[in-house]
This record gives sequence, C-alpha cells and structure tokens, in this order.
Amino acid sequence: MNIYDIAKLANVSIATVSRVVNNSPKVSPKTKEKVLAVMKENEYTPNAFARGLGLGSMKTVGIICPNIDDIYMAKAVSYLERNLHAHGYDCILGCSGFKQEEKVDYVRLLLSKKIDTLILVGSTYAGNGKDESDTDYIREAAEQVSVFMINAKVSGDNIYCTYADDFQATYEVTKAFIRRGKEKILFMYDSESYSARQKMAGYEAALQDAGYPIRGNLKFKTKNDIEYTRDMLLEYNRTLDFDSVLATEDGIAIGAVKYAKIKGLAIPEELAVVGYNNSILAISSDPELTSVDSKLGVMCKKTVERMIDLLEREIQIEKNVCVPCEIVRRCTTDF
Amino acid sequence: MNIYDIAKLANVSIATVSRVVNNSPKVSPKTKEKVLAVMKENEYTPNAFARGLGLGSMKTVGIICPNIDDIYMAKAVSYLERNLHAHGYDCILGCSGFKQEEKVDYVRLLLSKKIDTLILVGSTYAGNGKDESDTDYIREAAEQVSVFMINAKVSGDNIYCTYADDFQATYEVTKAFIRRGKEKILFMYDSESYSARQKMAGYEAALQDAGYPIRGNLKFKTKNDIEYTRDMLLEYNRTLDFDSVLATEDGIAIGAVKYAKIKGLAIPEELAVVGYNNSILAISSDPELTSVDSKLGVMCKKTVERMIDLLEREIQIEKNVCVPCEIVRRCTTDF
DNA sequence: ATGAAAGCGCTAACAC
DNA sequence: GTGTTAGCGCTTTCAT
Repeated sequence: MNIYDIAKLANVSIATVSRVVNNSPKVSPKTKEKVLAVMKENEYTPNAFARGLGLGSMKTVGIICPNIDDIYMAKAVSYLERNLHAHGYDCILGCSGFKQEEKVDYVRLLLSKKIDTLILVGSTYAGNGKDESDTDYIREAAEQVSVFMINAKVSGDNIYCTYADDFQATYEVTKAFIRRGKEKILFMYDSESYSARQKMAGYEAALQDAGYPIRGNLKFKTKNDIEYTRDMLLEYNRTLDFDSVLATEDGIAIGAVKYAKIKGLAIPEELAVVGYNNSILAISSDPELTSVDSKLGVMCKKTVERMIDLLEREIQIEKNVCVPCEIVRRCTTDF
Repeated sequence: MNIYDIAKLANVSIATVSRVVNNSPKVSPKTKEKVLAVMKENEYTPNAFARGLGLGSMKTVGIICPNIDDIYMAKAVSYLERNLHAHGYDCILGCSGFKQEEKVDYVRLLLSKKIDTLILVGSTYAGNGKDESDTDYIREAAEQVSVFMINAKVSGDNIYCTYADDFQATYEVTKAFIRRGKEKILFMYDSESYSARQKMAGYEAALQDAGYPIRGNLKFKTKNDIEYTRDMLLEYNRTLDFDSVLATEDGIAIGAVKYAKIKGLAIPEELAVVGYNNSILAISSDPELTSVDSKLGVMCKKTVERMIDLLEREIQIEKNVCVPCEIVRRCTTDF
C-alpha cells in the first residue's frame, strides 16, 4: 500500500496525499478528512526510505559510546534517547570500544547511514591529549553532520561539546580532604582521557594551593574494576602510604573500600574515600560512598536542546558548555 | 557525489558502478579496478536511503527495552549490538518504559522506520499473564517483520523467543535453602512479568515438593530499589518472620542485606540471601551476593544467530529456546 | 561484460 | 486548493 494506492482510493492526486501526511495547511478540511479516512482504513504508513531519499533525512541521530555495558554510558544513552524521542528523533546506537581504529570505523559507518547528527559519549573520544591528530576523524565527520560530544572537549568547526567541570570537583574534594587533615591523598584513575586529565589537574592544583607536594607515587593507575583495584592496593600496600582516596570512578572507589575492610581500616577515619559518577554502586556499597555527581542528566538535556535549536530552528548555539558537578556526601568521608 | 558522477568519471554506466559496489562477479577485473579507484579518489559512499528504497532494507534492527538505565537491559543491548554489528546490522534503540500504550507506540514507530527485525528485551513485553490481548501488538508487528523476544515467551507466527530457565533456577535455590535448614524463605519480587511468574512458580514447586506450605505473606512485592526494599523490610519486620531471602533482582537482594546489617543479623547464618542476574551489584555488595546468572550473553548470542539464519540463510530456526541458569555462589549463602 | 531504462515511494516546485 | 511532473540515488531486468 503506497501513496498512489491511497490517492486512487481517495480520488485525489499523490501530491494531496503527501500534503495530508505532512500536515500542510493548503488542503481543504473536507479532502483532508477523506484522505485521512482512507489512510486509516488501509493502515497506510509512508515509506520511510522514500521519504528519507526525498528529504535527505530520516530524523535519526547516531550515538556512539565505547561500551553501553557501563553504568555511566547506559545512563547517558538513556537520557539522550528520552530527550531525542521527545523531539521525534530516533537513535541508532553504536558501541565502538576504546580502540582508535574502531572508533574511526564506527563514525564512518554511521555517517554512511546518513544520520542527522552524531553524538559521541565519553571522554575517550577526546583523544589522549598528546596527539591532536587523534581527533581528526571527528573533525572530518563534522564536515558532514554536526557532532556533539558529551563529557569531552574537541575543537573544530561544527563540533559542540558539553562537559562536566571535573577540575573544579576534584579541586574541591582535595581541598576538603586537606581541611579534614588528610595529608596523603591517593589519586586513583583508569585512563588518560580528557576527563581524567581534568580530574588530575584539579587534584594537583588543590595540593599546590595548599602548599603540599605532588607526589608521583600518589597517582595510581588501575582499572575500573572492584576486585582488580582491591588486589592492586593490597599488593602495593607495603610501599604505598595514604590516608584517603580520590577515585575517578565509583568502581575504583569501591575497590578501595574493600581494601580498607580487609586491612581493618576504619572508614572514613583511617581511610576516607570519594568516588565518581554517583552511580548505583555508591549506594550498594557498604559503607555508602561519597561520590561526585557529574550531572549527566543535565549534560544530555542541554546537548539535545542545542541540537534541536541548530537543526530545526537554525539558532546560534553555544559551542562549549561546562556543567558544574555536585559532591554527594555519604559515609566514606567526614566532610 | 553520486553514482552518476562516479559512472561518468570512470567512463562506465551506473549499472556497472552499482555492480562494483555490490561486489557482483559479472564485472571484468579491469573495469572493477578502475571504478574502485574513482570511488576511492572521490570518497564515494552510496546513499543509504536510495539503497534502502531499492532493496527494501537498510540492514537495521530495532531493539526495544523498557529502560536502558538498568544494568540488565544495558548488558543485553551491549551483547546484541556486538553480535549484530559483527553481522553488518545496525541497531536502532528504543526505550519504551513499562506502560502498555508506550510499548505499543514504540513498536509501531520502529516498524514505520522499516527495520529488518524487531528485538524486544525483557520480560515485561510478555504481558502480565492474565490478559492474552496484552501481547496482540506483538503479533501484529510480527506480520511485518520477524520479532525476537529476549527473556519472554509470547506465542504467535513469526515470533521467536529466548528465555532463561528461571523456574529451574529458583527451584534449585529454594531446594538448597531447605537443605540447609531454612524454613521461612521470603520470596521478594518487583513485577508480575513473565520471568517473575516463572521464578515464583519454581519457588512454590520446591516448597511443595519438600512438603512445606506456601505462605502468602512470604511472597513480598517490592521495588528493584535498594533503599526502598531495606525500608520496607524494616517496616514489616514485626509481622514478618523469615530466615532467608530469594530475590528476583540483585537490587532487591542488596536491600535485604542492608536490612540484615541494620538488624544485626549474621549473614548467611541468620539470614541467607540470593539475588538474581549476577550483576556488578552482587560484587559491590558486602558481603558479596550469591546470585543467579541468567546467561544473558548466551541468550543474546543465540538470538542473533537465529535471526541471521532466518534473514540471510532462510534456514528453519527454533521457535523457542530455553537457556539454563547458573547459580553463582558467594558469601550470602552457605550452600 | 556492459549499458539503457524502468522502477522503488516520496517531496516539492510549478501550473492551474 | 489541487494536480502534474521532475527529481532523489540506487537496484535490477533485459538487451546487446
């Protein structure tokens, strides 16, 4: 059942049917009603591909994240989907992993599907900060469609970024630790992503401002894995001396909590711990975790709003938006 | 840059270009090479919409889940995406929520986008078990594309289901509890979904087989929310008497663990707890949770394999596949 | 092996 | 307000 069939049955031309479908005002109420009736009766749905061909768009946005089997990414996609759906857009989802080549491939793939916009979720798409050319594929993509980054900052035409103020957040946490008398704050991270760099910079700045030394062995690289982190801490325990942990992921922080329990350290008195993302892990942990909430919901909402402004209203939009974090205090700290 | 441009530049007809693009064998190596060169030089990518129009497919599968901001769903989507991507299919993702009307709408929406197949993830799409007409919209959808259900069972032509053997799993857990002397096993659930019904049935069957009574007040409905569950248990504590908990979700089980801690009950001696899904929560919990693993990865893989068999090889495929669960034993039980 | 041409189902500019 | 018609960019049948 296509537009010709409907036109024939309603005794009108296909142009009129098309107008009815697209809610054009230049159709008499009477014809409109008639056409609508025929459409309903035959359960007609316009062919999306043909429509896409004519219009050059199927109202689809591509979302790429490294791995949706990650609480943070899943949350982001959830927020994005909800907002986009509300505006009549569909999401085509890609999980690229963390390898450069696969990121590039996936971006190209979605581009070839003629998405209206591309959203890249996660700090990993900002490259490792050493090599500018890491993000060339994003600028290349931006020549075809607008690209929106969530929690990453990449420069280039037609690239719009929204990120959390991670610098400020870790700066404040570190300050708070210091204020409560912590002197050996272990910074635990799992990647060299844009966001991780911001977090580390905030940590270092706060130490510096307080006149504390920045000790390399208090920057501890691990994996975002509870058991791995716990075991690493147990292993390096002899050489490592710390009274508090600032982790860039909740999973890492919980690893530290598990370590403290095994070592019989009182939390937060002997070991204070702060996690990141305020995920469900923070609540499932015992004691419950103080965690930095990076306001993902806000970031996603702002991203979609700007996207709609750009795509449909052709309004000038902000290129980069920085969202302040919130420190959610629970039992693993006493500040 | 379209197929005509490439044809002109390569001095061939568009038919030949099309053949090259589609890897048809009836092109001389020489022409093929020439066309390929021109294509590469101009970074030509065939227009996906036009292709879709001609072929009637854009190699896209629709995945609908109630809510991707849920560890279980996110995991499922992750597995599905990976398998589908490997077979050259893209995923368009929809989160429908739990309301009937929105499920129906979302299914219709994706259908109108001309997906090749529809995958429904989650027990909620099987209806509440009382009203067969709840699932009519699925059978309706199956008239247009094959529908695959993950962890739900719905009858109808062109509907293929893959589900965990939840009955067997809860049967075994309940048996194990009984064997260890537990007499008052609290069954905690959060929905009347297909899967929840199977779980409850397994629980009841084991009690019955052991000659135990099935007590209505030992079936406790809650939410899959740690704090809510903990508080509900604290509240009903006076009237409720139980020595073990079998929960249909890890979040519920952790609520029970938190309750036990507040009440000072030893785990597992005074209160044994079993969760479900073997999610990251089971490990982040303290003590770590014994949990039923419903083998999501296996289910998703089997689903995609059958889908490919159906779509591309036109092989007869199994209609319903039941996957056995695995009980992952940790610290909240002593069996 | 290659090309010409007829669709695929829709949108939109133009004519009436 | 309504109809005619020319695309949109590709696939595929039928000649050659």
